Amino acid sequence: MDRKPEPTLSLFLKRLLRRSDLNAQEQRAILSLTGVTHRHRPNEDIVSPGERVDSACLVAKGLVARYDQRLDGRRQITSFYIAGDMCDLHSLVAPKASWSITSVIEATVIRVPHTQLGRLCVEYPALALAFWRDCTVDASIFTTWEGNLGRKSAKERLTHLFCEMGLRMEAAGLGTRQAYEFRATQERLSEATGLTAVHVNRTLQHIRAEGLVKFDRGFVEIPDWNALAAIAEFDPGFLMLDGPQKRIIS
Amino acid sequence: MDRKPEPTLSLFLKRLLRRSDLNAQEQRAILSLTGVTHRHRPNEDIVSPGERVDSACLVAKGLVARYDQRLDGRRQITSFYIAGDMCDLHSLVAPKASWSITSVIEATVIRVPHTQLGRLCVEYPALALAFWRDCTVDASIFTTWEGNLGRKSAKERLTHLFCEMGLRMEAAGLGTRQAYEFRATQERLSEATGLTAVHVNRTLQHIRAEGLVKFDRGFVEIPDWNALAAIAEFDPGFLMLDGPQKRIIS
DNA sequence: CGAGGGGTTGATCTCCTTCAACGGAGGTGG
DNA sequence: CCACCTCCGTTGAAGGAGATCAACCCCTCG
Repeated sequence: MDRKPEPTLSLFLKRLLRRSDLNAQEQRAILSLTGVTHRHRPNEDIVSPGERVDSACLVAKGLVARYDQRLDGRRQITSFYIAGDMCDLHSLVAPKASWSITSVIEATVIRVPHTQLGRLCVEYPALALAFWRDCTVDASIFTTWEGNLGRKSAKERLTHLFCEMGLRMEAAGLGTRQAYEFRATQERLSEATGLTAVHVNRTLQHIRAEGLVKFDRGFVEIPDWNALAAIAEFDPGFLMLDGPQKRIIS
Repeated sequence: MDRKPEPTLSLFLKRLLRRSDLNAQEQRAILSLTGVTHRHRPNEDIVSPGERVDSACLVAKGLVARYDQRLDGRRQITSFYIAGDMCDLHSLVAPKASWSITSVIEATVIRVPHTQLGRLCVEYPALALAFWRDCTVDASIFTTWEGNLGRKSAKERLTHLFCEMGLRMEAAGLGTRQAYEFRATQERLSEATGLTAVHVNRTLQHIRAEGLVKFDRGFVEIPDWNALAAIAEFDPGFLMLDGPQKRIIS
């Protein structure tokens, strides 16, 4: 239990400020949020389909994923979430889960009550818009992944993922685009890219052999990021990282 | 130019009311929206990446798609939109497009200015939440498609699409789940399912031969919808069609 | 020291792609 | 009213990216 999880809220606020212009009062409101802190071992389900949730999951530490599962157990990870990400902020407006949230590695998650988030939306319309905008970034990642899954090769999908996570880690202050921690197993990578673990393994070897990406023990190194982005056909626009939008409202 | 596009706004309102509880005043506010009406031939780009839009596209008639395109021209349709759908409502909070919107067949689109939508969000916080919730439904469709693209066979992807469009048509009052108009070419179907047009053709023949779906001249008929849903592993939860959520706010 | 999880490898299979051609329906113009 | 064109659906043959199945290795941890 952590009543004032300041450092993580700062990360979350930083994430919001990257896309939304918030005044001092609104920023204080974000920092005043509270929630219950939970620690999770790797591969623990945090939210499951059918569940009706009354709080949103703010990632404080570790790596978290949203996924869909088939009846035979095969999974599709639909997005990864890192520290400072509110991985199911959308549950505020859609509390009945049709998705799953899981810890990829040991993770600390702060459950922020919907009541608090809802109150902020009413009191500060700019925050409602900021939250909505944050969810729009997620949606943008989803459509980009649709493109990857539907129209790209194994090599392109993996390199695209390494580019995306690099930029997001850098934006969150958790590394640089060319060197960051990403402790996903090849199994998880396969679930994110729609491949099998075996084929991820072979493709990673291929990518490594070309010197494009070092991926070892959960650390990613990218000697030439721009070259990798070219191979992945990576266009960073979908991450909406180029500064906050002007305020729609007074 | 159509200053009071009533019938389409009613459809849009109906769509919102299916997920959000809105009072009389809020409903009137929606119906009072105005916009410029545009007619599009098939396969016309309505919004292109890089563009900064200042209005959202409300589909009045026809079939519209959002898609991403690779450098070589290959496309991935990320979602379809039918009459009553505001296909880029999210552009209100993210006006710089990283996506494309195109007409699949002849389509009529009403461009509703962001200024009007933004004003409604501030004046009626419940509408801001309703808009956000509407976008969340879209996002939910995106993640479901990620699952389809990453983990399902050609047959499953196509049958899933027919199930989804059936339910959406029915919800919009544009047909029934087992008989509706869907004038997409096999080429468009292939762009939506991440396949080639040739393989869509063969798979459709297979599905037709089994009597699962009749798809001819843009009309879909599904003799046994539940059987089809079982094959597609279709779970309707992601469409959030089971009634409006309780008001978060007064 | 044994168990288990994750990474690696090889052989084989198959679903889907690719390329190329043809047919039919509808629209248009001479 | 027919000739032509174009778009869309269809078919065949061949090839390839990735799946599948089954080992085996290594490291970590209890």
